[in-house]
Amino acid sequence: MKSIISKSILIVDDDKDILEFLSYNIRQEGYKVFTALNGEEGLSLVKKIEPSMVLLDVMMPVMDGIESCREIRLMPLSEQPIIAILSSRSEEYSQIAGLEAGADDYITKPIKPLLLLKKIESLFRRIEHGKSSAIKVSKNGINIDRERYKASKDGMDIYLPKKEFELLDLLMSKPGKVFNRDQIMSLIWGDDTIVGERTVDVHIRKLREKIGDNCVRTIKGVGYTFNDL
Amino acid sequence: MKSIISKSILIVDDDKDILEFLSYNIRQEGYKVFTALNGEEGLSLVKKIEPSMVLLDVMMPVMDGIESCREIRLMPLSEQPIIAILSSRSEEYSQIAGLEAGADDYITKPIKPLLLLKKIESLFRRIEHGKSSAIKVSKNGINIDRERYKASKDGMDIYLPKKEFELLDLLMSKPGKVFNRDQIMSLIWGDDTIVGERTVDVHIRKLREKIGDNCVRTIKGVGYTFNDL
DNA sequence: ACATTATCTTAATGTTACTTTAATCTAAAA
DNA sequence: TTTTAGATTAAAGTAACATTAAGATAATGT
Repeated sequence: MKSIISKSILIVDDDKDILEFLSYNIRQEGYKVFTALNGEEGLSLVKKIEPSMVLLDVMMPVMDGIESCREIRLMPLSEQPIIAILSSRSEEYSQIAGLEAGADDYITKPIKPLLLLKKIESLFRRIEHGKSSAIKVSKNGINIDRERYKASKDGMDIYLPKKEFELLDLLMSKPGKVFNRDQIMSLIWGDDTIVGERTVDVHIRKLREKIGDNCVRTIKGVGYTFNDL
Repeated sequence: MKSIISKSILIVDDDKDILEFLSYNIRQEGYKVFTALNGEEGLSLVKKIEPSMVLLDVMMPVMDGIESCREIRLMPLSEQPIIAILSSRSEEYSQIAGLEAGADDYITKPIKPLLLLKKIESLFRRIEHGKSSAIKVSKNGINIDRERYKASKDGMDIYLPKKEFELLDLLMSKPGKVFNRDQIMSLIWGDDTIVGERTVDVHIRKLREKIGDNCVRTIKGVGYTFNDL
């Protein structure tokens, strides 16, 4: 399963302690590790070594992580690296900003080594297969964050209740695909719980109320679909 | 209705009891059953036997169900199997993740034999019916997308009501073939619903209005056909 | 443990879009 | 010409969804 050629990871953070801590742990796993102390230094290293993955701290002097991420995405590399943003819980906003700047995922500080390594691994898998992350961005300005049960529209956070969130998540899992009532019921309520016919409608309505009417389209006699415009 | 050649189903689960329980029940129904104890073993079996359906448990050592599903979808098989994910209620999220990874459905544990068999059957029907790929292309610049209940003419999207869509879908299923009224009625309205003589005509007209007159040709005294030019 | 709030579900009613009917018109074949 | 099969149209019928409010349930805070 593991590739023979060890993948290279570039870590960019202005805190030397964190840098060393991360380097040590990641190197242990057999990855080739490079480090940089700020965004600019990071950029030139990316150009030089073309790493498979870049871990970018948000708060940095000279050039912050978001900006660096954006720059990297504009580089004419043979292959774009996987980018993960490092940020503390208090900087939640930066995560979405990061994603919009082209990051693949984010990692919250304080960083637990085991969790980090699992995340790195899963990121390599996920991205290699061109598949989704915990955070998803649609073309309607709507993103969802499964870890937080939260959606956001045009940068504004919307905290959705469980059922509404699951509904949105489901519809967004295949934008354009029409899900019929049975499928929705079966996927969100389960096969054994029996709820009335109108329950789905009501939840759709609540969703539309919050994320806007034009996001979910009704196909009469068939079901609902997420408008991918 | 049932095919002579029994369809093969591969079950992948790390719990031997569940494996046996499922095998027994499914085998009873006349399906050919294969089993694997983890994702990797499952993958190699898929490659070898090319089953019609794969039931994948989410929680498994070595390689979980979602990951396995993703891998299967990347395989260059002569025909992709139907994939259903098995998960317990507590792992709700994996269901949607599964869909994104390319699964067709999921089944919740604890598994009730009758429900399972009904689901397997309906899956075979659903997928087989909608098979020959969800997207079809004709030579008239018209394509239909069953997953989205949408047709398009020369790149322009046309959203058709249910009956009209089904009618178009039917005619396009064998371009050039002439369907007579009885066939159309029986295939789209069903044998039990009785509707008047002119109903089909009206729907044909609405269709022509939307996709253009030259697409559906009338064969007087016989029926209608899709013009394959 | 209680009160409070939020979320979920139901049910009754309103609305709309789709479906069907039926009456009339047109064109091709006998 | 007469007959037959289909085209056309508008209006009536119906099924499916939207909306609302209110009651049930679950989650949360005090």
